[in-house]
Amino acid sequence: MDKQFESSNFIHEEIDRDLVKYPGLKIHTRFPPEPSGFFHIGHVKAISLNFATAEKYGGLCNLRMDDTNPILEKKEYVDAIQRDIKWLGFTWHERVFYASEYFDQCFEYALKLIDEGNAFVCDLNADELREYRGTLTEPGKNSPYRERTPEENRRLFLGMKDGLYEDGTRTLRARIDMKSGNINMRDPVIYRIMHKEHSHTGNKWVIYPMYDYAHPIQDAIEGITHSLCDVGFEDHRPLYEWVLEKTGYGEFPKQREFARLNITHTITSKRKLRDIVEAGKVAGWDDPRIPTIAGLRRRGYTPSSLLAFIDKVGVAKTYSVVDMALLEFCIRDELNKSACRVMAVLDPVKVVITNYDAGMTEELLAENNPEDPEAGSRIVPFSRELYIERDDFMIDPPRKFFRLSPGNEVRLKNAYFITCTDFNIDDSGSVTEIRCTYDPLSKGGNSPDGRKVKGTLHWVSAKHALDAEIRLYDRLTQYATPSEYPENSNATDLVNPDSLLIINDAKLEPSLLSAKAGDRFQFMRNGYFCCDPDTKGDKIVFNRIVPLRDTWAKISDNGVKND
RNA sequence: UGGGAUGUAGCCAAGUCGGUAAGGCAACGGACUUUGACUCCGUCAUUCGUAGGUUCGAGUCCUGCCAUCCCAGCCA
Repeated sequence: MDKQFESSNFIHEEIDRDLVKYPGLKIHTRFPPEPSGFFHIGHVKAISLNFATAEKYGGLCNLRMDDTNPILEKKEYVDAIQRDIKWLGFTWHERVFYASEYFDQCFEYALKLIDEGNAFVCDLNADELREYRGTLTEPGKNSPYRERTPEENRRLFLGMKDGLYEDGTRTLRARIDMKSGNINMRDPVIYRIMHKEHSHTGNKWVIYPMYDYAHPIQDAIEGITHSLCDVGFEDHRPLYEWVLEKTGYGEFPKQREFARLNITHTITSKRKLRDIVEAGKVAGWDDPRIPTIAGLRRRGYTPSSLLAFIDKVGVAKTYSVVDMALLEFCIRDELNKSACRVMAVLDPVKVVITNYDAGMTEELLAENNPEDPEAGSRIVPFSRELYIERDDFMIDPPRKFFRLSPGNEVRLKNAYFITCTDFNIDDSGSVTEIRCTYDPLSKGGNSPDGRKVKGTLHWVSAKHALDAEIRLYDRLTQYATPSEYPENSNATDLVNPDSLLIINDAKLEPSLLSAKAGDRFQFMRNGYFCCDPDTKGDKIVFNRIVPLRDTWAKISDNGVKND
């Protein structure tokens, strides 16, 4: 973690100034998720910013379950949240806070607001409240209950607390300014009546504080110095500061806002993701196509690659959509250094080495990772019948194709030079078998006479091959950004129908027999793959994390085939 | 005639007191290569939303304009 998030940003710069002004100030942040859903990549940015900022300044970050609304929060999410943060590598030192633990103080402060004429009990119902609030361009009107005396307000508020009134019949409102251009300041509701059991406080309360009122108080009580949230709360800052002022707090905590994370070709809206999952368009909250932390984890992304990504994106206030290519770069960059290379043929076609002994098997040495000598080497069996990638053979190749074709010689990685002498096709014209001869002197992949070949292919010995299911994932949505979404589309329409392609008959080299769920490899010339938890007994399943960069695909797509 | 925020390359994003546009991704050339991968080298903003102004000098200061995003939950 120490290397992560070294880069500075406008928030760190402000903290640096705060530190000059208040030497010895203990920087204290907080991460306040509402336990009402699963985390996605957007949360990683908030988690990273809050925890890494505290770490950078030698302070602490409080994990705080923001449970002020009992109808939304569920206990099961509390565990998922902790698991995800831990997986990312951050620690809250076993200090888990709950917003609900401050309900007593929130209540006391509400009494103080009432006594000082800064809050009143309002009998308007929801519809009336909306009417009185005004619109974006017209000011609101004062509630007819706005001038109640502190004594009456206190009596009524105590009555609310004691459960004397029905849900929705009364609220406690801050007494600020109905004419404010900022709608959040038009006497916002700070307490509502909800006869609902709370997952943490049980039946102790029937009134619950609103986020805007409770949050600054929680921050203040915990000694938070910097309360970082997304720009959606920028308009709420005056209210945050109003609450702190009226309850008697000073310059800290201070709320600062940063832009939320958006990525091309995927969806980071909590609501849209839920729609997609509930409609069964993906297999669940951990489907490797969706950018939930659980999904990314199952896809094969590492915590460090996610954090590296967040760091490269930076922190600013501008609305932005980051190119998915950057996320892919981060995982490739990491796995290039750490993943062992293995050979796997995804779309197999048989090759017969006609001058190779039918009963013979050779054990060839293969380097595990050219980027890491420490990774050592392994044995790969070679025999007369092999599989290669269907794409690696063409009957009538274009000029720049330097893989296998009739009469052409290529190298089999770690094995021999082979030359195609013949091939068979079926009625539909597709190749059923390729026949080659090999050069026995080229064992290991070099010819003693020094002749060169332009192509090197990966391969798997047919009789030693492992059968496997491979899941090829592609972008969740074909639309790069929300601005490209079709008019009136719902979330389920956005899912790319080709986002998952399942291959049932892939052939793997036998060393992969020992692969366990979560293990990551580079399937040479194909991409990075992660062993899926569905792998059980003799069923082997791999997920493609990301393909390798493919320059040839670009060249051939540009029409070289017609040369 | 509401309020708030933001505009620097295809995408992110640095740009301190005004001193002559960092870095990353992508893209494009080339070298290397037993992965068409990796690595390496090179190219990629006469211009900072726009129009004026101040100044020897403006992305940075001033004024006007334009564009985009957010806000009318008893959600967070």
